Amino acid sequence: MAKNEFICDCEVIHFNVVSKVKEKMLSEESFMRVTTFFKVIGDNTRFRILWALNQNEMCVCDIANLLSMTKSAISHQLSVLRKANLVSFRREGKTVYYSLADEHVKNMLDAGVSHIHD
Amino acid sequence: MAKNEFICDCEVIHFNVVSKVKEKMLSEESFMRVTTFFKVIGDNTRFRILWALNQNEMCVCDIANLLSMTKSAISHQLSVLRKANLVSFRREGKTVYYSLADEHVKNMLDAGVSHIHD
DNA sequence: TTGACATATGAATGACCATTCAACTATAAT
DNA sequence: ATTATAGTTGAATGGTCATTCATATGTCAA
Repeated sequence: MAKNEFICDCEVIHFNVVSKVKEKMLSEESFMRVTTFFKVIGDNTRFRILWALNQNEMCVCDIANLLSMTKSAISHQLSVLRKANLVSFRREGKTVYYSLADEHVKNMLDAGVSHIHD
Repeated sequence: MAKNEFICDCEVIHFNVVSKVKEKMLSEESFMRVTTFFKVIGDNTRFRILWALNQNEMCVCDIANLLSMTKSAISHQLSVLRKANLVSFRREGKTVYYSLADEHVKNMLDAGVSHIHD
């Protein structure tokens, strides 16, 4: 790796540190996937939906009532959660029941909450 | 709790479920704090900064070079990370060295990365 | 005390995105 | 078939925020 590989508005101060760290960086795709994941659960409405679903399977109307929001707003956010594979759902007649996709999601919610309770 | 406590554009379908879940919801402040935390680490630039600092303490110039960004952009994001207590720093002459605030932050980064590697 | 460099910061800009609104599909009951 | 309710979805809007630009501060060397 040549020094001029670094392009920004200043000189590298600690070349060996930057070189070493650069090797430990992940692929841009990995960074995108992980930050997208955190971004999805980093929205107040979406987090509360997930938190609610962690307590019990719920339909769209129930979630809307719980959070005092419109069905449309909830449905839009559920679609974001679906695309991120954080929720699963089943239809029963007119009603669609949503639940958490897996334990992994639940663990992340809990980890976040325990983080702020230090 | 009365049924008309729920105000939205539809009827509650499963009253007991909503009631039960409502009791398990956290305070609005708790939700704000946890979602703010996830939002902070859910930005690509900030996550990459944290990931780099997890490998080694670094100064602003080094981070700017590593990520091919301006010192100003990095400094702004470091200020966000400082306010969120995710990084600590020490000054040595003209140079300011940043590092991860604690193990807890590191664990969360790792948890996120292992989540996407399923 | 002047210059050089590392970093910080305020204001402006542009992109992204949560919610709203309106229209739509799906299912069931009469 | 018609009506009613649950849910979805596309477009528009308004607010948030990452980056840029210009400027300021802090530290050191000459």
